[in-house]
Amino acid sequence: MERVYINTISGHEGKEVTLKGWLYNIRSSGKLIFPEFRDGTGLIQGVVSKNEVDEKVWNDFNDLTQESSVIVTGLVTKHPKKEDTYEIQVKNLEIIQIAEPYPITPKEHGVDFLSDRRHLWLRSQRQAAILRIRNELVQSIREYMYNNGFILFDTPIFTPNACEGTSTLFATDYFDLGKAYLSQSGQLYAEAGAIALGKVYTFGPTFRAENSMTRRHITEFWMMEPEMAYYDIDDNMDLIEDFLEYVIQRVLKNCSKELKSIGRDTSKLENVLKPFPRITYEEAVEILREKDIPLIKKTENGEEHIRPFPFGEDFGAPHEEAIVENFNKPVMVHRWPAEAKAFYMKRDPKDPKIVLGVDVLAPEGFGEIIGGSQREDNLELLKQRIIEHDLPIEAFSWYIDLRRFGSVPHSGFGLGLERLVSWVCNLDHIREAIPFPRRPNRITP
RNA sequence: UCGAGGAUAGCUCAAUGGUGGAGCAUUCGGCUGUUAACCGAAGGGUUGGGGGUUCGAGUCCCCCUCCUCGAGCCA
Repeated sequence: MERVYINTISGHEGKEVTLKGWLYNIRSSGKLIFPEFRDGTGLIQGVVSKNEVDEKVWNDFNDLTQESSVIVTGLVTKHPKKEDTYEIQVKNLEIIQIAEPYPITPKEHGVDFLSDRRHLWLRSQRQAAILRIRNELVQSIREYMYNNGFILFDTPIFTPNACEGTSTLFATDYFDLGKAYLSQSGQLYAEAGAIALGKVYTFGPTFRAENSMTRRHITEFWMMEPEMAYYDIDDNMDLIEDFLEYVIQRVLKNCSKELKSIGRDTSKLENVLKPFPRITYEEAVEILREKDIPLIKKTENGEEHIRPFPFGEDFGAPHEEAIVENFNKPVMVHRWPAEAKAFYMKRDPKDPKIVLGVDVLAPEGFGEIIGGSQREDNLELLKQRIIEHDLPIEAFSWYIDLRRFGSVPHSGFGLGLERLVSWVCNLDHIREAIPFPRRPNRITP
């Protein structure tokens, strides 16, 4: 008997096949049982008729519990009521294991209950669909990079110091060498790679020990960071645009079934085509002033609302939202005030208070999915910035070397994978975008 | 870290300071086209922990623990 997967079942109509999987749900009606099977590729309903199977098979079905592992054999037929749906007329059943009472029922559950059982929650159709979409996104990112001449350049996870110095780092003991920190970005190393290989990208886990308890943050997440020699900020934005269009259009094409099953309105994603709006920070501030969105500052006795929005301040969630709602595509906000950004960003030659950085804000309130910049390539200016930011200059000696030996203009950006997944899937919370999320208050399972 | 809300059956939630309930899940019974199937029955509780007010506390007050949402930080 041929073993088939549920997602290819339509090609086996009228044939007897074997499915290896699990019991997803079961309903019965007197002398008929409707078991629903899953096998990791999809769901299919079985039909068991008491008059047409051995008594043992009938009795075995009555013993089955949710998530019991089973191998079933039967005839593939069209569903009598539903279009494009198939059923299996069960003839035989082999029980691999009777599952203990399964905690996740077809009814509603709270997020904490499900998170405690993440290892089981992953079996639900919605979670499985999200992870298939994640897989497609990762694959398309890698293919875009490969097809466009980027070299995969893996950067270390144990690092001796902070990349930007601002974010909190996870510390570990590293033999006799003192503390090592888990990487919060591969960028500085990728810059060395870009000078060596032209165009590179790093794609790996990153760690931020920030106590951020929002729907957009996890402490361990995957980041893809391309870095390109002889790219200025505008080349960088051209790349971001081309890259995002490719990835989104491809996931729409290859994951239409999964996107539909999680109820994603794909019309908003279909719109993600070049060109994307590019606005300067200054223009973004104009939008905020027109909409009368204030800067909210915390003071000793509550908060202070400052309007009009002052030039030079960084944006918070309400500001990003107000800017994004003017457009129906990702928005690239570029040329930021220097004090709001990292030390390695190159200053705008036209205005030393401005850096050549770019943030990409996703539509529908998903916030910053990409942050990038042209890097400071001048030896003296870079040293000066490191000192200004109060960073230990010895630790950056190898990084500074890149400006001593054949320095060139170069740029890059960082893409947060889980934020991309959240946006594509329209998730309420980033915790569903990764198999086992790590948050400040959760490290299990 | 700050602000707001919450913790009651295995799960999701009700309960005016006065005998703690329902749906689902589980067990048993019924039903030949069910779709979070349906119908009937049964079992299931130290109301997160500690203290206080009261004749009487799931309910009011204080402390603690944990969770959720929002803010900040960022991808």
